[in-house]
Amino acid sequence: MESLKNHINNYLEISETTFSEIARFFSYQGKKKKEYFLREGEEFNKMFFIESGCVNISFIKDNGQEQTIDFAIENWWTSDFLSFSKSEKSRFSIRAIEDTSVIILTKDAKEKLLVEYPFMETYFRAVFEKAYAASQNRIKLLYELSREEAYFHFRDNFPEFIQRVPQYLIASFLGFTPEYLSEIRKKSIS
Amino acid sequence: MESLKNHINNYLEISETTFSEIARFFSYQGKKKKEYFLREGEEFNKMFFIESGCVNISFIKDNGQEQTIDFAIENWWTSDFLSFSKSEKSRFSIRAIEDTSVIILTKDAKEKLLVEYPFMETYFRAVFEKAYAASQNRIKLLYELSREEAYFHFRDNFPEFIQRVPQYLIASFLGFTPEYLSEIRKKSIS
DNA sequence: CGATTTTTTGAATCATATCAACGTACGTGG
DNA sequence: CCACGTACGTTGATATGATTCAAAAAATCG
Repeated sequence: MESLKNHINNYLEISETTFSEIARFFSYQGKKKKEYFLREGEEFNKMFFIESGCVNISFIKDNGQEQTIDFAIENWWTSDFLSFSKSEKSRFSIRAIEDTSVIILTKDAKEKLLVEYPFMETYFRAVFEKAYAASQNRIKLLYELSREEAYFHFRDNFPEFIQRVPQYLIASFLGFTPEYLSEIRKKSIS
Repeated sequence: MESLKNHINNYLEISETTFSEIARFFSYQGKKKKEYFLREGEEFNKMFFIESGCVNISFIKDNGQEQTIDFAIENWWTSDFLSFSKSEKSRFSIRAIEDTSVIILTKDAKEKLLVEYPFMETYFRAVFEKAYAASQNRIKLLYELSREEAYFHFRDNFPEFIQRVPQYLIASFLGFTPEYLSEIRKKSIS
């Protein structure tokens, strides 16, 4: 839980003792590369804090293809937050791209945690505020950039993903086909 | 401030007395239709709670066109949250689509409010959590729907906007040209 | 009512998708 | 540790959804 404690410490001071008290609200799960943490349509009601590894969040489109909407790596919280808040079945799958271990906070545990340790409201307020700001920025980029520009932006701003994530998932995340990504790369290499 | 008090009451119990204590952290601003609350590039560091009316959030693209990325109406918080969190110049403009009045919370006031009245962390945690969930859902829709489907989805799910917002802004928000929206409408009416 | 803003039309063009086929690489069992 | 099979990446031809531009028509505002 070291990584989570450090993450909380970015936003507020938390002592060893206090952290060990709240540790009981969390649990662990690990998956090998390509295994699913969650499949679309399942009951879920959890948030994941990625301790190590990398996952993609995706859904199946009408045409049967898997659409990746997000990646999450170390020190990011991820979930299907709409179904989390409404306690509905998940609309997304979450799948390990590498061997991955996560810290789980269930909806119940979260609610109890926040009642018993109100200072954790500050932490989650900050986490969600930051996530929302990032999401608003991402929406801006979706409008601003052509698909080709989006690839260059992604490559330049998140180089580690280019290493860690297969091309067809990057293409999906960027909203185009693997074939088109191939074409962009061909042009830009030569 | 009645509308804000009611909004807070959706998430936690707040007494008249307590609310009147925190009211000093907020201020008001009103604008007529088509006036700007904020122009891209200005210092901002505020969050707006829309009390009445409707605004659009937009930026100028490379080609010089105004790109609307969001609307906000009564009882929604809005801002450029990335520049808000980093205290940078705004990357967006905010403009009244109708005569609009907003409740302002500056970054300074927000920080003081949260220190002095920690229960407000719960309110903002809930606000940002909900906003992030909605944003994640919107990103899903951006991937899931064709532009034509996006229009029908918007029309069916937010009918009041079709009334209140001119077509060229809806087209911009949905990510296509007014001409194309016109074409979709022609097809679907006949 | 005239002036301006918004919406519609149609033709030409462009960015990206689709499909099918081929090349490459990588992991898994023998 | 090699070989094979499956998964991934590339190529080229064709198709399509959406844009651009210019102009006309309709709606709104002072």
